[in-house]
Amino acid sequence: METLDGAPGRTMTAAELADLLRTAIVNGELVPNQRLVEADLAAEYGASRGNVRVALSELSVEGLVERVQNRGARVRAVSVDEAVEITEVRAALEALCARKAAERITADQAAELQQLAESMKDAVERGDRESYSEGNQTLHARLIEISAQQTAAATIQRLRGQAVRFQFRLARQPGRPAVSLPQHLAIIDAVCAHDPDAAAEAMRVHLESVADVIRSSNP
Amino acid sequence: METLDGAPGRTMTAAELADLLRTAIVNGELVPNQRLVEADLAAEYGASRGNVRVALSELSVEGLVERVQNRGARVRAVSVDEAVEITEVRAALEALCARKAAERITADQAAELQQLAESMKDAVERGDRESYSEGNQTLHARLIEISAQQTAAATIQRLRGQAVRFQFRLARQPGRPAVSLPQHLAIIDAVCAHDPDAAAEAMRVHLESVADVIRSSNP
DNA sequence: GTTCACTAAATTGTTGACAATCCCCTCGAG
DNA sequence: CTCGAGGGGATTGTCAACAATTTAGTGAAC
Repeated sequence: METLDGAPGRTMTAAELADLLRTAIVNGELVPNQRLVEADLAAEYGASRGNVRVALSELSVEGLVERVQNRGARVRAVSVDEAVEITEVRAALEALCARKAAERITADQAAELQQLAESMKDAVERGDRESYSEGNQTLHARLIEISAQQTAAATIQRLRGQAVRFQFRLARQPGRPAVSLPQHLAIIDAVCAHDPDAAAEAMRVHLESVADVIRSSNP
Repeated sequence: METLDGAPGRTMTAAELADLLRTAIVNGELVPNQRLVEADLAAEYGASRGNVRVALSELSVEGLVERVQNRGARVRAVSVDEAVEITEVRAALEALCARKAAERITADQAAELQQLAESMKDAVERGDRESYSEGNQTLHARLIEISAQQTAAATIQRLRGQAVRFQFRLARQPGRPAVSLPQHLAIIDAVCAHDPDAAAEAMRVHLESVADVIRSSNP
């Protein structure tokens, strides 16, 4: 392997390396159970082995890689059961964010969300999967942003990184938008109506249904 | 400083060192904002500086220490706002666990919880703070255990480590048991009655009230 | 008296070499 | 043919020395 140094010239710091490996794992460039040999990574990314070591340790804490004593690191493969658990935790956390968002949302932000609702409705009517999926993502992201909950946001992001593989397969499932669109609209309605309890419950129900789909995707 | 090696003879591995530092921070032996000089730690614990480095990186990901480029690591000081956020996330997660516990609890486990309820009532009547606080902790721990949610459990534990300092000061607050005891009893009742929604809501209300106390503890 | 440049100490970041461990493969005995 | 012992190669774990950076303190110029 050649040293395909992303940052030109300079040697790579441990944090940068961790970022690169993280995105590589999340994007699926590094597949589950793939071995991560320290020397190889050091050569490939042009970093010292010590830094590779630190980066792998950090990713191990984040749950993206698995390390075993004297046997090296590999990309962690999350089971269906784990993916369900992760989605349920996300349900609880995003419900919290929806609750806070309902408390804090401004008129401008509400108008923006309602516009997004229209856009998602259109996408479903047109059968535009791509656009709908995009709207889905911005909705979740926007609600987390409005909630202004740093701790919850960080935790959600970490968990999402572990389960992207499952989210991914789910988005393209036929008939899924018909189920999830009403849920999304209910969330938007509750948040815009400044109804924290309803917003939290709607979000929780939505993500629990996602968890159900994942649960039944592998018996 | 002398090398007060906890594990005798053998040199300390990075994971062991991380564990030691974690408990030291959580127990308050290392106070917030205290500098963590790599060489000093290496000498004190009898580990190599490389391992100290890895351990600090891991603890940094866990949110217990703060690292800045070229300026070293220090014990992270969590603000009141952060402690409130952390408690709110815990509220969401423990509510999830309470919900799952209500779904899964067996008759034996229910009997055990009800016995714990009696014990906590007695403790409050006797004015036995210590015993009540202990019951409180075992209640939360037991519910998490019964819920069998690995992901949620791990996340809760990580967050608890960051906020122990606040939990701690709160336990000894006068008049607190009078407020929290009914909440605890409500949780136990709902879980034992196999009522997931009520259990989740009771737990959420309980920890939100804890968050309120923390919020008002520093204006 | 204040400000700026400069030096020196302390500390982190980085590297390469060395030791320990594990896995796989071969080989021989039963 | 199966099983266990042993060796070789690959990989991780450990260490100590070196380079780079930051911080604090000193002194001279204005």
